[in-house]
Amino acid sequence: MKRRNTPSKTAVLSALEQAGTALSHDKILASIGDSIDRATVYRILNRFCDDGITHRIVADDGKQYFALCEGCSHEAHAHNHFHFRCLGCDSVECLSSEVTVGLPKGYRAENFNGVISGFCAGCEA
Amino acid sequence: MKRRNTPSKTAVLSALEQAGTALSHDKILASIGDSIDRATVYRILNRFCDDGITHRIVADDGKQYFALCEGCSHEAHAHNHFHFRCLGCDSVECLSSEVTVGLPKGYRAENFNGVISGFCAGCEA
DNA sequence: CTTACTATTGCAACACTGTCGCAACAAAAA
DNA sequence: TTTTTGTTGCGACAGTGTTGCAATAGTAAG
Ligand SMILES: [Mn+2]
Ligand SMILES: [Mn+2]
Ligand SMILES: [Zn+2]
Ligand SMILES: [Zn+2]
Repeated sequence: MKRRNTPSKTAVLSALEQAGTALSHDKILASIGDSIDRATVYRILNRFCDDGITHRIVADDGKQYFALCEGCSHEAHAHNHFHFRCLGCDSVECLSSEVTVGLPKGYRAENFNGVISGFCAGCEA
Repeated sequence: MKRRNTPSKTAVLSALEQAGTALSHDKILASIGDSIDRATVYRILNRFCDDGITHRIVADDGKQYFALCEGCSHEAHAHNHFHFRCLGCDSVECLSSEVTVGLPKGYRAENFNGVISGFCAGCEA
């Protein structure tokens, strides 16, 4: 399935690059300006995840957030890091340190999803 | 706000005790048998969380799971542990080891939510 | 440039999860 | 038993994410 370049795809990618942090669907949609259909944004982001361009975070608000992959080789992705969701400014950012978790014998991990919510330095004041 | 004992409350609690693992709303509802209204189960579980009887896990399927608190004093709860969600048998269990995550300076954590999904020993075969 | 192929889009409809208001009900205390 | 008020059932609702389908528009071949 060969990918095509479209204005929608470019717009979503730009929004993510410009933000620098993880974004939810609605934030992306707001950033773009409603010129693109909701379902299209969902599909673009799912495609990005399939292609290893972004990784998906399911936060403790039940919503999905998307962050550009950085420092991931195309073959070996490492996403065993936590994310911080600020309850004040509603931002989600990747925390740098990678984590390893011991699993019971015979268990195989497929996906890591770590989110800590609280207040960032700016909102703590 | 004083709590009352009702058949519904008892039924939900029994379901959790009997399961031994974390349960989602629909699993609880199925376990009870649809005699109780959906909204009631939601409210009972929210009450349990408020009262420190259960803790809430938001898994990477976007759904909420509830597990009885064990080894938590009523004042000091420690829920900095991961949970494992099996993609095969759709069970969610608490992993024993508690985790500490370093946050950037000035950040304050309010909630920890760690989920690893994959395949448990039984479903790995 | 033109054509053919098909990935992508927009729209509507849908499934699902979780919440809330309100009147009726029932647990607990008086 | 009566009173109080926490709890329930029902319906409606908001939000998130997915999917089917016809129309559109990248892309590469001719
Ligand atoms: Mn990556
Ligand atoms: Mn606890
Ligand atoms: Zn903040
Ligand atoms: Zn399993």
